[in-house]
Amino acid sequence: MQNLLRSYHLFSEAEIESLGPYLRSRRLEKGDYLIKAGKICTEIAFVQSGLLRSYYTKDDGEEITYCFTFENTLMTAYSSLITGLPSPENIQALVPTELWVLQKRDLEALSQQSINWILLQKHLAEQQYVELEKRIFSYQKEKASERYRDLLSAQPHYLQQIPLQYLASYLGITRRHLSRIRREMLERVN
Amino acid sequence: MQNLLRSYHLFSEAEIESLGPYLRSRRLEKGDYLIKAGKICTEIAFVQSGLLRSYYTKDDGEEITYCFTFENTLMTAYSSLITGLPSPENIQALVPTELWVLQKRDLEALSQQSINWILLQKHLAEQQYVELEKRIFSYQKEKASERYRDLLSAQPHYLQQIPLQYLASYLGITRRHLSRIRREMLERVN
DNA sequence: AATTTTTTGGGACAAATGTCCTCTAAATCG
DNA sequence: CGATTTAGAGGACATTTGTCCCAAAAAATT
Repeated sequence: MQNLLRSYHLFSEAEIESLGPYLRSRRLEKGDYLIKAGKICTEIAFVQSGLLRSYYTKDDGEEITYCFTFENTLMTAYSSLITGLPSPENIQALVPTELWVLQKRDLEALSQQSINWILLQKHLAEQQYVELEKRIFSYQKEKASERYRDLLSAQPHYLQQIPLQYLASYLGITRRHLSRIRREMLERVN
Repeated sequence: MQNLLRSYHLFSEAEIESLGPYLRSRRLEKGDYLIKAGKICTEIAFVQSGLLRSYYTKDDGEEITYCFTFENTLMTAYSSLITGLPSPENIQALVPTELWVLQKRDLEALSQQSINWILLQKHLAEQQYVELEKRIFSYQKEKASERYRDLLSAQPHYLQQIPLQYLASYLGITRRHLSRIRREMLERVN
């Protein structure tokens, strides 16, 4: 996590050290939850190793994958963390996963000490926004097969670990349709 | 704009006053642009009255509406403002529109004077994120007719001013399909 | 290792959505 | 005001995507 913080060029080495006492190490086994829908999210996790999936549930009970989080990035039920409202998302480990967890209240305490922690939060929110804007664009202008193709080229090897049914709902389509898309891509190669 | 700032409960009255000298009033006639794609966005606009539309262009030349901005809210080519990269979006007035425009560099100067301007930016980024998350959810789990219905109930009267073709691409569908959806809604009423 | 559960691929058919085009109404412009 | 452009509805047909289903393969469990 410290390396991630360094990469933002916001913090002194002392500030980065000062974070240490607030980080709690946590291990999730496959299938364990970081947060369940309906709870209010009060923490931010850094994925040291492993893979997380966020999903929510439609009225009819169908699970829809909102996003994945790979190694060396941050994960939280962001809208709940921001608004203080119950999380619509469940966050679950797809494989055994090692985390460093920071409590929101501790981040707020750090923010009293140095403005840089506020700048970090501003930066992260902006980054997240830019990501989602790209995703909106892809829903508006691409068909499912193109979105899948983009995803494959953006996240080549991580995707191997993700069951196809999760990828399908992430793309906004059914398993059946993703299966068809994959078949068509194979045929094009031959 | 001052009323909008007050609503965040971040600023003293003096701070709100201090913004005044940096705001430039601007009027856009119908069809005029606030920013064109390819330019780097360096300003934030408050819509005093009127209506803006942001859109980008597909490779085949088709225009896709990204969002609308109504009265008493802020508008900017946000991803470009954040990243400093050329904007993918065009922002255009759909009707005669009165704006207050703040330069990014002036906001940065204000941010040197009071941390509250940074907190404002953090807050705005977070708000934007929450909006987009909702929109992603709707693309993933709703069909076009449901997205249209939601839009109608969220923005009842503003929508009257917006040509249907713009609504269609905002929803991620064609004009033809939106026409069908509207017809079906009428039939259900009768 | 055997059993059970989950995941995947795909057939058959249905529904949603797109493409192309035409006609009419409405808005814009000279 | 008349001429021209733009927006909207919708027919006919094509493509994309969904639903329901089943069987094989893979993974998890006992």
